[in-house]
Amino acid sequence: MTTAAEVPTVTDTTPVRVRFCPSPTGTPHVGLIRTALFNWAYARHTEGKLIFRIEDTDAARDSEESYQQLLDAMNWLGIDWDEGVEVGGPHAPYRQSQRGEQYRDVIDRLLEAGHLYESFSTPEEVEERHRAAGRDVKLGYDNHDRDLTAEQKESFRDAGRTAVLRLRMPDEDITFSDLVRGEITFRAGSVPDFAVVRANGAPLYTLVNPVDDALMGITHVLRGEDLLSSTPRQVALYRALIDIGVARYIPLFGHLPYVMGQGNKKLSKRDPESNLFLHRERGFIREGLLNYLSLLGWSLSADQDIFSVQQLVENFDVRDVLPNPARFDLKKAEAINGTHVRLLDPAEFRSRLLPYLVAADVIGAAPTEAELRTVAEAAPLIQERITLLGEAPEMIGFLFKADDAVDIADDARKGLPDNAGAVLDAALTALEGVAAWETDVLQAALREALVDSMGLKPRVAFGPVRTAVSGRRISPPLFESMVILGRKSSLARLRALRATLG
RNA sequence: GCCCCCAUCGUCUAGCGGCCUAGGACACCGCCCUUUCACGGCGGCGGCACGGGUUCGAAUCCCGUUGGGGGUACCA
Repeated sequence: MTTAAEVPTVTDTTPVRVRFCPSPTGTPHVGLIRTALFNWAYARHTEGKLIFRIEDTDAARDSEESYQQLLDAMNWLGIDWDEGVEVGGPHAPYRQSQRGEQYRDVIDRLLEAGHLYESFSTPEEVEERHRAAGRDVKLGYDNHDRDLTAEQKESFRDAGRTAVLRLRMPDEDITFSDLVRGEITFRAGSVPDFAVVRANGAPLYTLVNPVDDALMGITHVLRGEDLLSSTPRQVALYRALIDIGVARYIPLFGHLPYVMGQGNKKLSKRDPESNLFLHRERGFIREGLLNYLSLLGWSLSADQDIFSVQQLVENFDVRDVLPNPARFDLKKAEAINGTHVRLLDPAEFRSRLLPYLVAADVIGAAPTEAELRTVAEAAPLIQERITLLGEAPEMIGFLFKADDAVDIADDARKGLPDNAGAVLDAALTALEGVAAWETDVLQAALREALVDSMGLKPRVAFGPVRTAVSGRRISPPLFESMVILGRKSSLARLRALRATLG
């Protein structure tokens, strides 16, 4: 058996090979994506390789739909990989459900070398033995079958019983240096021999994860903190793999902190905030979400929260990741997203808006020339006003409606001042006589008629006009909106609202 | 129970023994700008969990306590 002292490991000069290896169960979780992001950033920062592997060893829970969603998520965010599913590579296949042969071979060799042994004990029997000995039943497996004789095994088999395969844990402390937490030691005897192959012969995660990491030459295992306690088992397995020549070295481990939800709980898959696609549907842009996710456990500098993916790659080192859990703060995520929205090139912003306008039926799936022109005119008006792209339809939807289809929101109607009728009459009179339908001219005319002549505060003066034109209490800048709508539509809308008032 | 991890403003963080009467961001509260809402600007509120050490000196190092979290599967 290879002992701790002689185990080869990864050095600073070993070319980096990291991996992202999700199980395709459910919808992508932001915590999972943060893990993918950090692995990717580290690979790109070190000019190493990112391997994308799928751990679908649980047929009962895995789904093809989930796999497709994973691909969708990675593509949307621009997290690309060098080897793995879809793109292939020297260690294909990259879906564990297709790697049975590789595992069979490793299992045979491990068994032959004595690292694995057959265990016939059922969970009930283990528990019963603990109870009989006055020990806590939650102690787990008791290594009872370690030294079964050939005769004993034979009699179990004759009785029709099947065995799982367990790894013989070394009787010594297991220490490793975690990239984010420093040195961690698990006391000898605190980790029982664990199952690596089911009784039906199907290998478990406990085996295939380290085996694939070894086979694929992974140098840095960056994963969630929830897997920290399984690390001593993996280190032990790795030593066995080195012993039989399957692994060349033990990778470095880095356990990333949890992404928390409300209270002191890990952000659950049931929690809508954990759903990556829900954020996308609401209008997060990749730049904003990636920036925010990076901030969960890492920071660029003392006084700069806003940065690009490129800056992340240039500066990211997993050793700088904080070990303590971070709460997913939607408000801050949105604020950061808003900043990135404003940073978008105007033409880019405009095109990113289209899918949201289509989804909300503001424009057609195949937008007309006129619709696109209006979007182009309206986009600059809202780019600094929204934090999520999904806010756009509500904000500029009125520009795409027929004049007789403008709905007046309840709060807008309630907010109309008592003299709204008089205000609209005056506005109509002023606007009908306007020479040019331009922002400055409209503003001057309305200000003269309503503010100067009637002595109204700008707020009450323009409010009714705003409501008539947009149907909303809050809207993009009024005069600019009226210019986009044009003289005919604007006046028609003013008359329409006027007609509904006494 | 046992094993392991974590601990700076409400939240995310800077801090890696003296630059800290602890800096930034989000949130919140004022004020300014202003055609609404935003954006932007200015200001305010607010934190080193506790107790021992080590040291001339501790948010920073060590130990303990407390409080959180995870694991203890023929799930991953």
